[in-house]
Amino acid sequence: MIQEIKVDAESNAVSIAADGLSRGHKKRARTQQALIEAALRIYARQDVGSLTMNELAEEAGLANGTIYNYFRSREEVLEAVGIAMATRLSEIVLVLSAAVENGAHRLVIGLRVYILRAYQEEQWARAVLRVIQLDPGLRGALANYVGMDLRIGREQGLFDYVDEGIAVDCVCAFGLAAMRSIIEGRAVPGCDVHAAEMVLRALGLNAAQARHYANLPIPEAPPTPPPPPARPRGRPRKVIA
Amino acid sequence: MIQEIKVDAESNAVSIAADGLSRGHKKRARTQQALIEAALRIYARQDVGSLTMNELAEEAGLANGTIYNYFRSREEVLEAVGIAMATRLSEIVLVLSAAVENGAHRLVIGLRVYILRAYQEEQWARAVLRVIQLDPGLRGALANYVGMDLRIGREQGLFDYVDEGIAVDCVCAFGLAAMRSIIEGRAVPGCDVHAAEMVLRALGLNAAQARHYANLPIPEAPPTPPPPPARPRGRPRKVIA
Amino acid sequence: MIQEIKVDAESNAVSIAADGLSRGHKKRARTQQALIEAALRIYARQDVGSLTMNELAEEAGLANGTIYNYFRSREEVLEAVGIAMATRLSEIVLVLSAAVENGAHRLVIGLRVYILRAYQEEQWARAVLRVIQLDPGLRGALANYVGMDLRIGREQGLFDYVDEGIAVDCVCAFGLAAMRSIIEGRAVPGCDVHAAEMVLRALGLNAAQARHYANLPIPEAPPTPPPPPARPRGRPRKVIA
Amino acid sequence: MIQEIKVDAESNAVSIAADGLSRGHKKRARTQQALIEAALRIYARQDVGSLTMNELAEEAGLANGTIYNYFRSREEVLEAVGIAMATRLSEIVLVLSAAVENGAHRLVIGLRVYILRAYQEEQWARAVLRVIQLDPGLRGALANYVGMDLRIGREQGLFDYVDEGIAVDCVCAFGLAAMRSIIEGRAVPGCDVHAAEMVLRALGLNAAQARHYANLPIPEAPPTPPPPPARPRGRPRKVIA
DNA sequence: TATGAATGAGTCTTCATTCAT
DNA sequence: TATGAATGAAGACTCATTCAT
Repeated sequence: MIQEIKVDAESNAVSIAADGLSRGHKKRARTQQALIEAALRIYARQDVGSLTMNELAEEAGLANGTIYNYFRSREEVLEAVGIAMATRLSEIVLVLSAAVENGAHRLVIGLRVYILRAYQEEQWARAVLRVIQLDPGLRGALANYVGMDLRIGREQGLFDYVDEGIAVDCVCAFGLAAMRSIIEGRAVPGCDVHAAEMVLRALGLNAAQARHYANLPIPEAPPTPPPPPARPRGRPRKVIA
Repeated sequence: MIQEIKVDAESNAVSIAADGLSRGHKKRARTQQALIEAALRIYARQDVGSLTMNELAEEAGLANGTIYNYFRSREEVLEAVGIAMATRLSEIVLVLSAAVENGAHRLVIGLRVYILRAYQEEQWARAVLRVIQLDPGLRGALANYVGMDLRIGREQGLFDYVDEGIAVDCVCAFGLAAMRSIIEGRAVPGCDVHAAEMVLRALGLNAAQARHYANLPIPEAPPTPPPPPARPRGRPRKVIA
Repeated sequence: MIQEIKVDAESNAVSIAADGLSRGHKKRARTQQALIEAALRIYARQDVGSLTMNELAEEAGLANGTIYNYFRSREEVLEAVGIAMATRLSEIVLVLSAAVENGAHRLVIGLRVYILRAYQEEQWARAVLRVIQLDPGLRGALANYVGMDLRIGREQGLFDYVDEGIAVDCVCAFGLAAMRSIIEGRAVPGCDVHAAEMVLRALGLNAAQARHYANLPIPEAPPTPPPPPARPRGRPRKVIA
Repeated sequence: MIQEIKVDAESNAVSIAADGLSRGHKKRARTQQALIEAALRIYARQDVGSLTMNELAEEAGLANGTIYNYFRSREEVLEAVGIAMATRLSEIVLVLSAAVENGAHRLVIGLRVYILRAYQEEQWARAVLRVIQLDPGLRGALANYVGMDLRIGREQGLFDYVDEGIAVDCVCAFGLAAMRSIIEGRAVPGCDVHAAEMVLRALGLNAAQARHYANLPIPEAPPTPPPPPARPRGRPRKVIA
């Protein structure tokens, strides 16, 4: 129903598959991409349910009718946005922790990168928190990557948990809670480290180990072009939730 | 603006204050109560944002106009439901852990009672998960009780956390995640104990202590009449989100 | 459809005919009267079309259902109020100018009494201006009395007009315009005299005569009990028009 | 908020500014114009307060939702109609009396033109009488023009009035009353001349002067295409008040 | 393909009226 | 008769979707 979507790991941007297509098709892909980006910017400031097609059109700089050249319905837009977000979510961490072998370290990297990103891109974080509540697919994608790191750590004898499902929930819940506290301005500096430390302890590491891993430096990110500068086009809007 | 709402600790049901009122007033209280209950049933199966006044009226077996004899607007219905839920939420645990002094034990009771309740009253749990997203009051009430237990445990030398705010957020988020796993059928038996154990470890207890407290029996609840049997009146409805 | 209504010239109040009725019936008449008075107070502050039965009930200190023991419908309430107003309007002046023979003097008395009354009872004046726009019966009643004075003056050789209808319109329009200017705070002191002077000139009197009659003192009113003290019961309300 | 509205002095019709706009914009202007015309037709037969958006849509031959592409609210429709009317009102007389220097003559032209117009365009007259009650802007516009003529006449030593405010109010009210008498069928032929005569006398002219000016011929209007034939589309509707 | 005017089903809210107590 | 809860028809307004240009 929706065209294949893939993430460009370098540009850190989700883009519609456009390989081997003519110029016209590339433009088509670019416009569809612009619509998704616009939707993400809107999700960053409003309740998901309150996104309207007119808003989306204005944010994307298009006429409302144009959207229907790219998506058959509002439903389909939301679906596409969910997929885009899930893919992007995963890729961010995969890149950073690619060279790290230690499961605890990998987990800490993922956790802290997300949490810290909430400082830099509050808009993005808001969107994630909103969408993740009601898109099981997005939750599943996140759980997948967390589960992978958990299994690595367990096989290395680092983690001690009874049920992987609960453990995944624990990691995700702690991470999202930290992100939310940042967005809402309640967070103390270093909250990413604190959260990571608590997670490691919950997974069975002792206090010293947990502190050690939680404080390891985050590896240098590969040179990433700056994320699209969440440009606030149009007039400001009421934020509902 | 909204009439006083209180929880009957025995019946475990939220009820509008109706002491010493005439017959007419009792009827009024009963109808308002019916509206709140109907709203809770609806929240249990749909996104909160998608509740319509017509739905609510039908679910409560009333005409749409009648709602406006009790609430001035849709907004006010949501508010009232949030208050009712927050009150009920708090009371459940307050009653159970009233006699318990140990902070870790108190926390475990709270956590496990909520999680287990998701098994018994799936409808209620769904409503909690939905409403808590957008009612800061409800979130605040929950955080209050958790924070209280954390401080008790810390003064008793049981807990070791850096920042109370982030700790509270993480515990709440994890508890809610566990409830969600139950609703979605992903939970393993005993997940309440596992979750409690992980939380205690996250808060600084060693493995043995954590296991000990997590497995303590939950004190006997005072004899509670069974909650109103979340009867799914009317025909099933489309779940939007 | 509506019971006979008559004006008590002494009390200056409209009252439902209640002669020779039992106690119960007198109470009935009193309540109906209270409803009409309440409606008049409401008309004084709002557009006629926006009067609601609940408002009327509250203003009268009754329950909404009670109104239907006295009037069959909203329509009927409005009709009764129109009649009450028309009757009261006429009576005020009839009393004052009863002993005056000169047509110009009679006309001046009527005109100035109404205009001056707008100073003392702004509420009443607002109601008159609102109701007179859309109740032809009220307009007709007013025109009757004005026409009477015009004919008197003409037979005395005072007035010189071509068509009585236009002359009546002129008198009424000037009077109502003056009342409106008072209510809206645009009036200068003595505007009642100015208006009367212009009317007399329009009717054919020369400048000196017009000034003379316009400045005659208004005869002492018979001792009138103070009008019902436009008590602002309930909370203040938005004035629409 | 509302697009600029201007009067085409030749066609004597109010039209939305549409100079140099693309085809799409012209259509937009045409629809907005159609809505205002439809509103005027409705005002001609009903109380202003009782205009409903559904009625307006039907009268204009559009769907109800379409109205909201042109006006943000019912309120704004009324406002737009008021502006359109005020502009049209002023222009009619401005054109006719542009070349006349004498204040009394100017006033007579204005008064008589309005009154006579009530014969030709009963619909329009009804709308004026209804709208002028609740649109202070329209009242103000009318008062402005009358006041101008009064000042001209006074400086020429023609008029003798004490207070301009009350004089303006009286003239306007009388003019409107004359229009109403025509609509209601109470008017005698030549009532426009009679009314003008009375107004001039009220303003201080002696009988001979007043008669002279009131009977001056009204200057030839520039060739005006007949106004859109106030076609009463749809079925007649209940008049509420 | 892009546009944006038009559509109309659906939502919230008001309020005259009914009726059981 | 008085009460006020309940009713439901109607009105303002929103917004996803269609379609002529």
